[in-house]
Amino acid sequence: MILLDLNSGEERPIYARIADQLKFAVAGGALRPGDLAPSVRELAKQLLVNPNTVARAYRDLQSEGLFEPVRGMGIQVAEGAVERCRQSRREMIRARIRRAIEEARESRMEPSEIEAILRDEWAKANQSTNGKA
Amino acid sequence: MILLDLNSGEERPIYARIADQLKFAVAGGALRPGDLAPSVRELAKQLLVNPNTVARAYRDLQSEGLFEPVRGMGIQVAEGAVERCRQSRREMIRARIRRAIEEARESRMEPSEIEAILRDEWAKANQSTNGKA
Amino acid sequence: MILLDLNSGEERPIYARIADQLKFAVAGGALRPGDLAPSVRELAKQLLVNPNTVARAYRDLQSEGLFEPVRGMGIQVAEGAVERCRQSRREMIRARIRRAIEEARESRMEPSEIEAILRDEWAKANQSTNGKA
Amino acid sequence: MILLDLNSGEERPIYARIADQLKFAVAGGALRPGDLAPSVRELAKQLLVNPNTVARAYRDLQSEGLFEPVRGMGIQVAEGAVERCRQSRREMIRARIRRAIEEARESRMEPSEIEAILRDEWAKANQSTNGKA
DNA sequence: GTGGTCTAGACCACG
DNA sequence: GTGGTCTAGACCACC
Repeated sequence: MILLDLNSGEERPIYARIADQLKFAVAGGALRPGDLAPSVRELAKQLLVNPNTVARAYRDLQSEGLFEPVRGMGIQVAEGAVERCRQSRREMIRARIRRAIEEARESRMEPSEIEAILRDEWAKANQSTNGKA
Repeated sequence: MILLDLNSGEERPIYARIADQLKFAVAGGALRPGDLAPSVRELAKQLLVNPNTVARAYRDLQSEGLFEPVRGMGIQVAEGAVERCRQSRREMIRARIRRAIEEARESRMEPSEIEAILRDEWAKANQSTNGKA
Repeated sequence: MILLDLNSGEERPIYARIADQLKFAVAGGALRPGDLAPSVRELAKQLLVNPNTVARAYRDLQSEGLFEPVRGMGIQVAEGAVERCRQSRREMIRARIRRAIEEARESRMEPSEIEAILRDEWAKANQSTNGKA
Repeated sequence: MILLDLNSGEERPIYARIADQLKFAVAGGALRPGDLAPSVRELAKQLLVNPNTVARAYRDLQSEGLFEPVRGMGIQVAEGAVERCRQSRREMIRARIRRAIEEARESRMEPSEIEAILRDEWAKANQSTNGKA
């Protein structure tokens, strides 16, 4: 598994970032329905994190129905997980962008300036990704 | 006063959102340098929030040098505050949009889909505002 | 822990004095980068002060970048804190002495008398410390 | 009267600084026992300050016995005021310097560094004053 | 256990 | 009236 990028610098809770990484793995096809996810202990050791924290991530994912425990085996990616991961992601992204634009307008930022930021960030994101690819 | 939209839906602490709103008010020209900002007690009553929470917002703004207390009189918008508030607002909006795009890419959302969301939300925001105007 | 001398006699707010003492502890080597500082609740109990007051001190120190919270663990001395605390201590002491001398001169106290006080107090301080050692 | 240097930049209450200026005027001989001090209204107008604030200063000075009201005339410098102003000043200065040195030692600042600050500030104070004279 | 947020209410200094 | 400090105690998220 290529789960990484944790450590520090962000402000979101560790367990939430772990859960996100696992969702990404599902949405991107690295983990497929029926696959066994890495065990709590193994993942905790790999990420240098308290096992409780990893357990919390899996607990949340299970309560969302994206993963399910298999007796004696571990934790499995659930059946309909792929599409649901993508769907929930899409909505989250859309909501954030809408909210950012709303606040910009409410605070009377110049429309041209808002649009410039949108174009600029979109361009930057493509540049850096193309660079990697 | 134009301060509102608090209450629910967000996850940031109340005092931080109040501070943001005050920054926006300065950036947008609703509060100008030398003006007295709404008093702690008044704003607390208006927002249905504890005065300490409002005081905390003002305290943070003071430590950034954007507002300054005037003994016995109230809290004043500082001299160079306008440009700094605009700068801060710009960075805040930009950071949010960047983060949203980053996460979209990390979860391997299709670039075309991300771009569609950006265009779509920007168009919607302009429609609704034009509708009002 | 070496934190004490609070209680009475001074006029600065309690939280500011606590913050100063913590800076001094770092400057003097009693707390080193990476160390966990005493917990809010523990320090509050020890100083017979409300936990909120201690928390405020730590909050201010964090906004200066001298301490940083570690999720679920406590509050840590930041990396570059030692030199910055020494710097801050130096300026604090220097400012106080400068202010005392300024006021003495403004009130037209005889220069020879001011100088006598400075020498006298410095001598006394050394005597009492040597006596202890 | 040459009372000035108020305005802003300091943190002590305005009324206390006014009271200090008046004490300095007495200690330095500008106001002598039996002289009438400037009236509350006149001084308030001159300093662009609320009359209540000036009144508070005089009230404090009266409760220290340094000034005394004269029916129908105004406020007078009291008899023994000169020596008492000098005396109280001397003690205040001495106490501040002692406290500054104490704290420096308690925080394990190098004695040589403390001494350097004392010499340095004393030298600076003399330079700037000689420059004026 | 840890820190962080929020509420409620008291008291003080200042103008 | 204003802001600032402090206390008391509740609740939350995180490890």
